[in-house]
Amino acid sequence: MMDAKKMLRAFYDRLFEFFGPQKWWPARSRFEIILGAILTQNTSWKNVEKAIKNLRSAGVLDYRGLKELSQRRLASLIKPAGYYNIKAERLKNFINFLSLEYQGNLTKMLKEKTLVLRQSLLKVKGIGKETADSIILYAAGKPVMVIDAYTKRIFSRHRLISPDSSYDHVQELFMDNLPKSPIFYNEFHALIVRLGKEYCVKKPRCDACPIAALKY
DNA sequence: GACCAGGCACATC
DNA sequence: GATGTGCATGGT
Repeated sequence: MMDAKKMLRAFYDRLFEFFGPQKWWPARSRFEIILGAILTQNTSWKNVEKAIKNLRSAGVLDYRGLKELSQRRLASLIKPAGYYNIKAERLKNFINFLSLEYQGNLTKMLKEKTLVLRQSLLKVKGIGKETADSIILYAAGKPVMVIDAYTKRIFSRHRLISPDSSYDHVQELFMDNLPKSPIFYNEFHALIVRLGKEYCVKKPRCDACPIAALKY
């Protein structure tokens, strides 16, 4: 096998060539990106869209709106996204964190140094590594690679990582071998999700997969 | 009706 | 540190 740098580069180039730029994250504001990151935990994006739409219709798609909203009412609005009781609690946990640490000022929060922000977010109950990294990359625009189920599935099927590799291990593979650019990580992760959704689901379509014939 | 989807916390070993 | 379980809706 080629070295990791060339392999990852070939992978990325092929995906970009095939799918083109993805223009991520699909949201209208940085605040909405964060809500989406929590709501999409182990959940299809289609269902998250319905939940976001409900929040928008209710006029609570901002810090103030969610802060005023009762957890009970919040849970009923996000029902389509599944796990609605737990997710309502997680959203409230984040709102409380933003309130206590940054007086509700999102811009202030996102200006933190990457590692400081990551450590802080990981202390919020309901925000794990992937959600924290999604917020840091897509809302704050800082260079962190997001590792999700698609990333692990695709790269383990190609025998480039072990199926039970840890989050940290896979993240290091990417970040130690690619330019530390938020624009690049943004596009790569979005392309991986696109490939995962369309070709590398649990019943894969390897015959038509754009990287099936890729040499690396 | 089974299976799956852009995780996470918690219990247990 | 690794492994197992609950959380829940909507689409295939």
